[in-house]
Amino acid sequence: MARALSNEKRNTIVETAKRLFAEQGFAATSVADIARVAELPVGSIYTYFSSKEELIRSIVDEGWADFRGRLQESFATTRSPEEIFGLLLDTFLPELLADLDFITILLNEGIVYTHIEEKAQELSSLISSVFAPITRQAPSLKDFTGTDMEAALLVYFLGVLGAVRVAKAANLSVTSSDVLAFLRLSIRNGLGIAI
Amino acid sequence: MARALSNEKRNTIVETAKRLFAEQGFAATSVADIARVAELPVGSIYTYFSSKEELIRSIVDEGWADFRGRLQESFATTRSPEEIFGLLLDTFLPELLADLDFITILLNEGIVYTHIEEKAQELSSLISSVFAPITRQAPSLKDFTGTDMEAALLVYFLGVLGAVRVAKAANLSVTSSDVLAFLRLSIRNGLGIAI
Amino acid sequence: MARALSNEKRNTIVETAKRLFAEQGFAATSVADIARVAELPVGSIYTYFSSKEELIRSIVDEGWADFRGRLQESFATTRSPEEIFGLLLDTFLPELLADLDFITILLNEGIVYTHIEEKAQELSSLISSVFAPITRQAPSLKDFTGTDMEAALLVYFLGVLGAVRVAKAANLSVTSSDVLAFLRLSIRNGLGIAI
Amino acid sequence: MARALSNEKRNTIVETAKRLFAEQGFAATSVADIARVAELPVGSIYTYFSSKEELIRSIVDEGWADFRGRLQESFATTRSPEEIFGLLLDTFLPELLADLDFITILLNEGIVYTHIEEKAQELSSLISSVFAPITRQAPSLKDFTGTDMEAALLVYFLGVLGAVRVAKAANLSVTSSDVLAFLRLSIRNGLGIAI
DNA sequence: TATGAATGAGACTTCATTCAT
DNA sequence: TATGAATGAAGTCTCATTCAT
Repeated sequence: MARALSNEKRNTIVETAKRLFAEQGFAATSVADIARVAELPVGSIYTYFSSKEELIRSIVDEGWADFRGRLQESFATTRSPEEIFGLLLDTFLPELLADLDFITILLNEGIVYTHIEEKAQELSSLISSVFAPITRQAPSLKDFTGTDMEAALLVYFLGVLGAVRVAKAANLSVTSSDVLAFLRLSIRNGLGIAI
Repeated sequence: MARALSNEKRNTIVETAKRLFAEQGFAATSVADIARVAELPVGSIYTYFSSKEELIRSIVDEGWADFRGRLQESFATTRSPEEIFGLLLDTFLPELLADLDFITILLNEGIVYTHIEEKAQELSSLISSVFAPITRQAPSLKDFTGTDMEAALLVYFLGVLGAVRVAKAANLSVTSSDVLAFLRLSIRNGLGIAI
Repeated sequence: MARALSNEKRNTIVETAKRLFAEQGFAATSVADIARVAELPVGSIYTYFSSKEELIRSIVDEGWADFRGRLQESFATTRSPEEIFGLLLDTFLPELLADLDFITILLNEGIVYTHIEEKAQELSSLISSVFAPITRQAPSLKDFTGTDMEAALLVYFLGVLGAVRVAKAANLSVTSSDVLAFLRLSIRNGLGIAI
Repeated sequence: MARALSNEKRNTIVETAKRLFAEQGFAATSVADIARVAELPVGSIYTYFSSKEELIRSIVDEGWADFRGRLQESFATTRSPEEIFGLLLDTFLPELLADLDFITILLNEGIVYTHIEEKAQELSSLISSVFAPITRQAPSLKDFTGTDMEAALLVYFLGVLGAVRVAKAANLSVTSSDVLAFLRLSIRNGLGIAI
């Protein structure tokens, strides 16, 4: 009978908080900041989230669920290395890079406020399971051990995200297209996969 | 003598603050925290630094100066690609990775509290000037444009730092040796440089 | 029919609020607390009471009216000292002590939120008028002045209530039966009334 | 070298808080209230007490230590029933009643914020040990069991405190002298002790 | 009428910085 | 110079009450 919780309001809060947390950091962003930018009264934030910490946790958890969902979807419906890398480069990474604020928060604040180690493990095993067959086919990777592969994935994944993030934050001339182009070249040359 | 004591105290403050800023973030670390952990009175902090912000700026600036100094030194006294990469892999990066707290602060807080864009530009041009001759010699890099190279450097540099950082924070099995080993392999295979 | 339902709800609110106010205090109990425990929506509370303060005032006033009603009833229909004290000890006090929450609220919050001084005056004159004839008959009370009597009534009345309350709150071995037994003895020995 | 903690300031805080907690209740008294009345900045309260709760606990614990100290002192240096009751009536109770705020807080808030049950047990055994020999001597008490005695002590103790408290709060004509006078009479008549 | 989301004043507490000692 | 108590602005969160639904 009373007003229903507004999904629109909740979204506004999440989006505003995500932006401010990414720009200024979690601790440096006050709930009042979020309320002011979102043009909502402070109390409303607490109608939708029981605490500032629950807010960041929701942002990270929901972003992560979305991220993992896309990844699993990609891997579930495709087969050949060409297709997998094509999806990664043309769909998955562009979408991920479009939500750079989520990445920034995950990397900067995730360690303290969320279980980033679980997420890293999860990601690692998910990717490994997909890449294992590929790496066995690529003759250029014969020298790489399993640990090398893990390290490689981490370096490329975090490198790409970090590069785009810093380029944007520091206003460098490098764009996310450039980074993806480099990645494409690396895969083509390093793994001999035609994409 | 009084001077020597002062330097020791200043060092204690810097090291303590660096650790705490890296672990908890700048905003979440209070000056009282630093004083308590450093076993110094709060007032002493203000004898050496005029504000909390000056403290983080000093940490970042001094760390950066040290970092750039090592880099320039490496490049000034060496010539061949093999030597350059050898130095990078055997001396420079291990030393840098040993001071992970500095990196963490630079990447997490640098954007807000220091001029990270200047540093990125500086690093970019410095590295480019060194790598330009190398890339011209490497036949495998003939497809790479200048922008690709910039992107590549960013990806590898931030990828290596990020990988080591996340591996440590998330308690992954990957170590910084693994990451450097992967990097060695990449350089060997990708650039055809024997190291 | 709607009326019956209303009374039931109103009762639930009053009983729940009385318990919580007694346990936690008025200021420490939120309207939302009451609603949650009573399993009613917050809005319902305001259908029956215009404010939180009106709620406590209603509790105290209605409890007091009930209390005074029982007292007057006892005194109106009985005569001899034996009968009066019998009623007090066997009916009135046991009933009063069964509603300890009311007493707790009256003593703890009554001073601020209700006119406890009026109630005290009222009680004092009511009791005095009943006890006056008795004390004139008891030879052992010949040394007691009117003021002594007032003090005596206060001490015994508040002493009994306080003892039962503290015994319960502090989980002492003394029970309300013990307290009443002591009171019976005191009256028997002190006033020479056979009960 | 820096300013020393001021006992005077701490006292002001304690006395102010004690008064306000007694008058309005703990929950209804804000730290800002205390600061305003004490004419101190809010922050200063937290220089001396780590929280509002620690403040009330300090008040209760220190008041209780003082109270118990006086009681033990009285009992340690005296012997005869006459002396004991004399001390109680002429020194101990008047001093206790002079600090009515402490009593009010102990009874109203002690249950939630301090371990009142421990204090009650402590008091009970302390008093019992003193009164045991007395009651054995008083022929008028031959009908009283140990439990009756415990109940009696509670009733008289809480009755006296409650009477004085309500009399003051409700502005009754009964004074604390009257209450003590009644108590003197009761002891004289009931126990046959000449005081 | 019944509901519970909405609101913003005000609660407790922290903290960077100052300055008396 | 060295110290840490002093300060009050600002932070997070609660809550009585209202009112759209």
